[in-house]
Amino acid sequence: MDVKTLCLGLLSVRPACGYDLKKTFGTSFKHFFPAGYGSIYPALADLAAKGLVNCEEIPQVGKPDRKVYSITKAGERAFIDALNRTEPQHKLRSEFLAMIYFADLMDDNRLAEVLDDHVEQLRETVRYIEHQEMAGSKTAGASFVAGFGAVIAQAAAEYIESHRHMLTPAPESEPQEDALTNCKWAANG
Amino acid sequence: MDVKTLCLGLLSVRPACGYDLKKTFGTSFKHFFPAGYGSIYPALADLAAKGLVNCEEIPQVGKPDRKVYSITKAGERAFIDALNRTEPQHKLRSEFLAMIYFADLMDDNRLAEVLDDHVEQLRETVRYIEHQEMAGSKTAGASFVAGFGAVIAQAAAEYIESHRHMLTPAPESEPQEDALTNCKWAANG
DNA sequence: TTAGGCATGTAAAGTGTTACATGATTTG
DNA sequence: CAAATCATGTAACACTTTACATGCCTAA
Repeated sequence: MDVKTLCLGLLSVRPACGYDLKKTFGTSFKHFFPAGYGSIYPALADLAAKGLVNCEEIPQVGKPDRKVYSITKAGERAFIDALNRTEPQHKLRSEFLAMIYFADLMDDNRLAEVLDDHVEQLRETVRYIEHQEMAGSKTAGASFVAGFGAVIAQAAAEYIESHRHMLTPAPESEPQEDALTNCKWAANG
Repeated sequence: MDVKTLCLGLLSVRPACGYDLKKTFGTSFKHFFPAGYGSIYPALADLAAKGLVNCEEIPQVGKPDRKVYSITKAGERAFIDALNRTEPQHKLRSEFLAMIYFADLMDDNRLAEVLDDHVEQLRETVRYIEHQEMAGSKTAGASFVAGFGAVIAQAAAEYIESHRHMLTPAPESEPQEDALTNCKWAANG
């Protein structure tokens, strides 16, 4: 399932222009399937060429015509079809985790910064989803997906905070007395 | 950070051939940075051309020479440098979630199948990490990353199981009596 | 007056995925 | 006897990302 198919899906909910779709990809879809103009506009042109969507150009003053795309019957069929045929992949690509894998080669300050930033980003994601997405979700699917994002981000933030001590050799000030300090899996119930 | 840089990082741990690296990308790195031969072999050739790794060809019978790559001083510097400069992205691309977003357009059986399969896959990931990765992790970073993967997969599986009822209109047999059944965020503490 | 929102798109570069091509040895 | 493992690589294809190109309106 690519950006093109997802555009089709979003247009099955309501008509929209490329700019509108970009907003959706940049907010609701951001945490699991972000996309930019460079993918969206060609996708829309392609869908229109295949007769899966119609395009109505609405003249505007001071900006380009607003091209409002709406799904056709053929488009609806094609989307349902894609939904049933596509196998649901779920791929993470995390330079963050790759970096942490090599934490022992990193400068301590840099490591702390990377960890702090990532946790903050995750917490912001949780806040955003809980305030913006959950409130505004109309379909069950949208709510489920928003909730999923929030729960995962929350779990990730908690894991990082409760396990980051694993990554730093010693708390520098006092020499450790407790053997559990070095235990790899403490707090990993 | 691309596959090339990660190959360099893995070679900073120990010398290896392309085949060995593929195994790492397909096991330890699978849940956050998978890669295939098509990325790895060109990456190694490139690293060698830049003098960041050396290549020793070990003749074998019945199979191609084993090309064992080892990192050079320049390679070590380059990797540390990449570690400090690269900004740690963390991107999910989930056709699974995209699909679920449109759950109301899906056939009930298909939806159940997709959900079941994904949960099973997540549980398998947890099992794998706990049995294979956690036991064999040598560095703190490797352990941390393995634990992260297990915790997230676990949380995802639990979320799906406890919230999938949101996606199906009614439990078919008996008409629902409890108003909470339809509550969007039940069990979302 | 400056930043942000609205609104369209293209083109090149970068990367990864998949399929292809080969072939002996080992394990069940 | 079949399947998996070991071991190399290339080439085409697909797709996304990023930079570029344009320009008015509105709110702070």
